[in-house]
Amino acid sequence: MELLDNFKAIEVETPVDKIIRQIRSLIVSGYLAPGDKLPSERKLSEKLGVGRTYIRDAIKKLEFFGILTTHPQSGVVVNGTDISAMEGLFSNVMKIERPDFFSLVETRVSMELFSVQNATKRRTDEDLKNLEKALEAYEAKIKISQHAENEDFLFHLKIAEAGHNAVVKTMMLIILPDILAIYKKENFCGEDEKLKRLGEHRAILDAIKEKDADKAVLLMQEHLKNVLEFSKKIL
Amino acid sequence: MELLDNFKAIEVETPVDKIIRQIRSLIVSGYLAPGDKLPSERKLSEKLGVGRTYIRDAIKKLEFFGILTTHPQSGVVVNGTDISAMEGLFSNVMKIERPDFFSLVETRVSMELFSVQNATKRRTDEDLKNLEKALEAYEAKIKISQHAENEDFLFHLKIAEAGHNAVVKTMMLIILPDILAIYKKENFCGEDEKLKRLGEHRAILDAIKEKDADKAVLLMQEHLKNVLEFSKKIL
DNA sequence: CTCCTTTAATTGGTCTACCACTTAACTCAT
DNA sequence: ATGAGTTAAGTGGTAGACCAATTAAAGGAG
Repeated sequence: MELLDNFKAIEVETPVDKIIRQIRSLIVSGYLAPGDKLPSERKLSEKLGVGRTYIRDAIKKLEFFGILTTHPQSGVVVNGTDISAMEGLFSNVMKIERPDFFSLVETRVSMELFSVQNATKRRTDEDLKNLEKALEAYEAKIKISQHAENEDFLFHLKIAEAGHNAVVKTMMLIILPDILAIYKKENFCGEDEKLKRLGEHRAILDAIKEKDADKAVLLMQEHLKNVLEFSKKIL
Repeated sequence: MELLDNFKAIEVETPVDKIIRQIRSLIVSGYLAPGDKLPSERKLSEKLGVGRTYIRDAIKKLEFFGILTTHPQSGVVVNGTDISAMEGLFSNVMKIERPDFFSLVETRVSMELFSVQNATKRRTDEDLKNLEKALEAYEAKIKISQHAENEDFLFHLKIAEAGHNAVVKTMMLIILPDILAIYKKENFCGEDEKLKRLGEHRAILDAIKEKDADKAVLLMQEHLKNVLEFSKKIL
């Protein structure tokens, strides 16, 4: 028995894999571009001569990787192929692991420091413009509203983009919403601290502009200090 | 609008996610040990009050992560968790879009430095035992085989575990197999460098044991230097 | 002719019945 | 009492029917 086990991993191609291969070829051949809708499950099922269950499984698998997105009662569309594949993976794994808040924040801090350091070295002029715009949006939101968490986080996301590391940016995209949710629930962002935060953002942006890595990292570290302390308390 | 889109993936917990959480809790609570059979799909469907389709979807997803394995017409069993479970997870997707290797490696280095630093502060005695075991497994594999990449990476994964940050560990779990695949394809690991690597692993473990953070980080940095250079060349 | 309302067709989501295979219990000849 | 042969219950696999939401087409009022 055990000896024969070695030969067992041959695996015939399952119907699902066949379907995946077909859909994949439709995409790589350019017949299906990002944004296009897939033929309906019934049509595919009939065309490929298999049950709809198989089609659904195949779609689900591709959706799992972030290649497709199903819109209920509407259709299945093809996603962009830049980093979306990883994005789907991350969020799926995250659901299974159920991380604690402290780990999330600690990881965020680590990545932010890494990102801001990269940003000082790699930022383009366009990055600077985006950062400036994000900062202004934050400032504007503060003046008219109580809740500016979204704009706050968006600025940090732009820093990650300016760091020009797709993987890190994707990770930030996955982690930040989770942290944001807890922020809102615990009402972490005090009213009086917003102006202080705005100033810190400004200082960080300046450091990025001046390409002063050490200064940027230091400022970011100070900026995120409170959050880290806060997450320790919750723990 | 476009800015807020990034955070828009709010996600309400689907039935499938609920089931996954329940099955997971059965496993982590020890009620289901590796090798055990899951209750049948019908039983679960009745017990949890949902259709069998949902149960099947949940099982399929967990199977995808290597946590479960279904034996047709027989049952579903719980696997041990290992890096090999995730191996090849990306391989399906890679055919469509090859992720930026340099970003992957750069991110890995950043996280490894972060992890090893945490490990020096938080490692338990059990962590040390696991690291020791992983190191021995690596050494043993080197002596009998040419390919010890799995064991190499497993050691690094154990360091991430010793760092006691669930998020970072999860990210490593996702990134490492992908890097591993490229390693194998490009045949990066030279025969002569294996003993050198083993020694470096040993030194890192010692630094963790002695709780010398600075030394551990420095050693890790040196250890990963080649990989980073290599990824730059490929780029 | 235009715009709003209504209606019919189509979509993905869900459930249930049936299938082939496995497994364990049972029967019966030895 | 034992063993092989048989049978029945249980398993995951598959397909099709039905559901609610969406969407596009048809109809009618202005």
